Amino acid sequence: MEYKTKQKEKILSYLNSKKDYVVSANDIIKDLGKDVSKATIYRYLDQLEKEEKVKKQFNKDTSSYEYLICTNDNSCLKHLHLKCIKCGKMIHLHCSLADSLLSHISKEHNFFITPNNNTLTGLCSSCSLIKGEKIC
Amino acid sequence: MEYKTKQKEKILSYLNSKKDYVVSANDIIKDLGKDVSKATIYRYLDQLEKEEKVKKQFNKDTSSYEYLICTNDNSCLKHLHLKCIKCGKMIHLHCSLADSLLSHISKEHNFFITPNNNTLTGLCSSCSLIKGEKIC
DNA sequence: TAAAGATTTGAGAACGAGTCTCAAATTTAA
DNA sequence: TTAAATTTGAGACTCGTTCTCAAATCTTTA
Repeated sequence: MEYKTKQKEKILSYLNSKKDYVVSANDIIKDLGKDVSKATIYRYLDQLEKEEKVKKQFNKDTSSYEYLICTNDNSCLKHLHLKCIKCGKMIHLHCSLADSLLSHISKEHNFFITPNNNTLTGLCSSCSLIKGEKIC
Repeated sequence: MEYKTKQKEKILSYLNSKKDYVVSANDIIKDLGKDVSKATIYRYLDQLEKEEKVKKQFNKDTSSYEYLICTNDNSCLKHLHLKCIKCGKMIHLHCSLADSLLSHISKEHNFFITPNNNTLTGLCSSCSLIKGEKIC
């Protein structure tokens, strides 16, 4: 049976306050470290990931994991994501063309993508602008 | 100016002998460690990645990076990849539907995917079979 | 082919994200 | 309120990767 604690609540509401943006364990430690220990933060993040309440992915630039609170409907496990390498924004790719690519790949390429954990990276619309002009 | 050395040649030919399969730094250390130091292996792998001769990606299961020698034409920078989480095989996704998804995402979703570094993971055709039956 | 300058190598120390340990603290049910 | 169950935190620890710098190797020049 799971017990409620102040620490877990703080971590969860922190994640909720950053909805749509990835955060690292260090971000959380930096902001909650006075109240919650490192061990608890890592422990609870792992638990949330197992419960599929949080998406965990590795960021090459920082060489560490980053976390995103999932939408309530759990559909995060079924669609692809786009992550902006500049601002960290995560976009849930609700897109029929993407969905049909997934089924095409399994049917025609005989490869079975597990959508969970699959995130494509690039630049979001705001970050692809430099002084008002597209760089892409 | 870059100097040729025995160590670099050994690392390169090792990578070439594993074409189509990802290898970790530890794989290389295990097999070449008698002849080439850890420092040189990591150093040269990073250099190869910068020169875009090698693709470097993080493997969550082993918590370490893995490397794949790129095809000569450098088209690895332009297409997506599929990686089997079971056998490590990498597949270059030459697929017009995938290409059109990339352009669709940039045009309709205003998101600019950088194909390099973007690998979707799942099970390849052989690994999705258990005793002759598909598990997907 | 020798000498000088440029680059690379290797041993091992150092780094840092993440994990582990276990006694103390907190939560819950009775 | 008590006892059992669970969670927490300080700090030691792990291990992949990076760093350091003197010694070794490579390349060019004479």
